[in-house]
Amino acid sequence: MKYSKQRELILTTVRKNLIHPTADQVYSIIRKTMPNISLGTVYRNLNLLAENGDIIKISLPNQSDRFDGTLEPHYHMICNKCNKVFDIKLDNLKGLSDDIFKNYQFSVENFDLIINGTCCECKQSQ
Amino acid sequence: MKYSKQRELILTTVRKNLIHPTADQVYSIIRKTMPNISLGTVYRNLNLLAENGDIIKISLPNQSDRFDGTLEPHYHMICNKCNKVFDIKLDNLKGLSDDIFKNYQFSVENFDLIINGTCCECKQSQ
DNA sequence: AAGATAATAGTAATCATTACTATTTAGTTT
DNA sequence: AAACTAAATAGTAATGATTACTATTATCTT
Repeated sequence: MKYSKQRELILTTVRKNLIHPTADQVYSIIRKTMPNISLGTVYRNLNLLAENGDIIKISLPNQSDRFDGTLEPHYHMICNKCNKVFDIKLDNLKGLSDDIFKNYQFSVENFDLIINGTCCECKQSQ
Repeated sequence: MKYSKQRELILTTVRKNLIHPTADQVYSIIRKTMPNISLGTVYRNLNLLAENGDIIKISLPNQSDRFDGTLEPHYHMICNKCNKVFDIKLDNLKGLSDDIFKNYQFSVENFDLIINGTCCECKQSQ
C-alpha cells in the first residue's frame, strides 16, 4: 500500500470532523484545500480505511453511509429531525452474541444497532 | 384507499413467502400469475402496506430492502454466506429506550438491530 | 535515473428506488 | 345501468449513491 496525500487528508478529515460525515461531505471539505480530488478517490479510500480499521463505516437505512473516526466500540443514534448522528455507549448488549448462539446456533460476526428518535436539542426547540 | 387486485396479491405474497423477499422477488413471484404487473406498483404497495402496518420493511445496509409478513415484534439476522434473513426473538433489549433517555436525553422512536453472521446450515456445510 | 506498480482524476456505468403521465379501474351518484 | 370522480396502474424516465473503468500521475525500489 503506497502512501498518498489524498488518503492522508481523507483520514485526518474524518478524524477531525466529528459530524460523522458522508463521503460527499468529506469530498466537499477536502476540495477546499485540494480542489481537484476525485469523488471516486474519496469513496475508495474511505472504504479502504474502514477495511483497515482506521475508521468505522456506519450504514444507515435509506441514507448515505457515514464515517466515524472514533474507534472505541459504541453505537449510533440518528435524530429524525436534524439528521445528526450521535455516539452512544451501551452495556445492555453484552452477551447478546452468546445468547443468540445458544438459542439459534447462529454465529454472530457483528451486529449493528441503529437508534432512531429525536435528539435533546431538537426536542427543546419544538 | 381503493381495493386493487395487485395490492391484494402483493400482501398475500409477502405473507405466504417466508423468505423475507425483496421488492424484486415479490415482482418475480407475482409475474407468474399476473404477467404485466409493474415493478413500480410492487414498490408503491409494499411501502403502503408497510406504512399501514400490514407488513414490515427491513432495511439492510448495502442491500435491497426486504419485506416481512410476520407482525409480532422481532429482530433479524442475516447470514453472510447464503444471504438468508432469519427472524429472532430477543429479550435483552427491553428497557433500552429508557436507558438511552436517562443517559442521553434522546427520545427513542424505534431501533433496529441487524445481526450479521453465519447461519447454522452454512456453518455445517463448510 | 529507470522501472514497476499502486493511486489518482475524470468519466461512465450500475442498481435500487422513486417520479411522472396517460390510461384504466373501483367505487359512488344519478 | 350510465356517468362521474378519484385512486391505482403500466410503462417509462429520472434520481442518487456508489462502483467500475482507463489513461495518466505519483510513489517506491533497485
